[in-house]
Amino acid sequence: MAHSVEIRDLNAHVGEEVTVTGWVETTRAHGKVAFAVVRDGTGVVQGVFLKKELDPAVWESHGTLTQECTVALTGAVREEPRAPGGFELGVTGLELLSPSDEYPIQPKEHGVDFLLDHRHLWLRSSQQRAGLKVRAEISQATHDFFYNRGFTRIDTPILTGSIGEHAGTLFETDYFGEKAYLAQTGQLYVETACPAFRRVYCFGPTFRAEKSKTRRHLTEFWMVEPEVAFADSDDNMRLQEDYVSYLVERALERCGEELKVLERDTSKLEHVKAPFPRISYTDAVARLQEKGSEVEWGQDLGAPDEVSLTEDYDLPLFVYNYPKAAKAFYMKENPDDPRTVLCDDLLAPEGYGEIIGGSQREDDLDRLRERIAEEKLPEEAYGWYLDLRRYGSFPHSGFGLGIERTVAWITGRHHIREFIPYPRLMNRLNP
RNA sequence: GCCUCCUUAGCUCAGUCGGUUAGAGCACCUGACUGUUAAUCAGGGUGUCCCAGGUUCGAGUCCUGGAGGAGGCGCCA
Repeated sequence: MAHSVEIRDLNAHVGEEVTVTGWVETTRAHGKVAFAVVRDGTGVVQGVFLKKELDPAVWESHGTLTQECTVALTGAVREEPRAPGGFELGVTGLELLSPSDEYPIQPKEHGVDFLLDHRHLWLRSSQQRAGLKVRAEISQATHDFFYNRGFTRIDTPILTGSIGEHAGTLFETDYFGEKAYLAQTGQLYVETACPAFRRVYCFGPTFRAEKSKTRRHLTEFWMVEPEVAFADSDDNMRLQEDYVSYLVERALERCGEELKVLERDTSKLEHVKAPFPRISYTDAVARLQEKGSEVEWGQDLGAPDEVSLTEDYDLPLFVYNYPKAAKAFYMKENPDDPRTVLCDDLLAPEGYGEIIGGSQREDDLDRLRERIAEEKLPEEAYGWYLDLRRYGSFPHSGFGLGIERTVAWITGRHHIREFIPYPRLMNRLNP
């Protein structure tokens, strides 16, 4: 019995007879020679069946292989430039471990609805594997970046009794007779950990009951939310550009194969390095008006406005200090222009839109209470959040980065639904 | 919530002016072929034309209502 190896390690076994276990992607037969491409989760390898060299039972068994059946394939490893992956097996033995009949997903175009209905199988497809691999790398890079900068990871609750930013977009559930909500942000909790650890971040799923039907929205998405004590809005933007630059660098360094599978033009990523350009909201409105937009000072920028602004740059663009009315209650008023708050959005290039929203937080108790009242939010739900301003308040800043949007931009793909294993959309809860 | 479009074979789609028996490719099965890369060639059958009404001699096609889906806007990350 040949020894079992993983496909990614085949280069260390050239000339040996080995066994690979995995799933058959495709087969091709040509009379006296036949092929089977097997995926084992670490790579793909082609097995070559030669009629004149094989036990007739093994030769016949090639005909029983179907798409996605499970096999143990034994053969001699050799280098072969024509083979996908660069190596192939000269097959000597084949064991069918489990059959697979009428696999629904074919190597051709399918509709989105069909693919999402079969998401549990779609995950096996090469571009989906590549996209989720990049997501996993970005996720790991996030932990590495913040760990290396002395941040402490704080896991914030998903079930909460208090409201996040906007009462209208919460998923409500029953909690032993009380109302509970799925967290739409970890920020308020992560802020409370600042006096304990100074630099903290959370990274987990967040939930928004927004009836949004766009390529940029999920009802369940993963967000990275750092928070730093004694950091102002300017420090905050510097952290953001360092972090995003690091994510791009890691993807280029470690996901070259995946980006190739996804047909990403990586030349558009190679120069993405800090510092990123910055424009104030007020200047952005003036520029948009010059370009013919009908936006007026005080309105939030729409998606077409954001795209229009980023067209002038090949780097992510900060737009900072938005009008107070367009932003959340916890953002700190700008002392130089009280109509605005100390905040920033980071807009990704190539039309991908907002990947970060950040701000310096309001650290003055009375002003924060005023803002809660103005927004008609229930103050009693924020008691513990207000305590943070009662017991040793301090300037602090933070931001939230949407992982799926960031991965969609880095991979250059159209829709963020491909970058979470099981996307939750307005009208999709299964599988 | 608003705007636009779509729904025909397992999948992706075509179907003319409303016309008599509903079309293709892929998938699947059979055969040929010693280097394929979504192989190629020959043969094989598959339909609740999304649902319910209506108009008509006749509806996949036109009308009304409903359901499901896609793209965009708003909102946001």
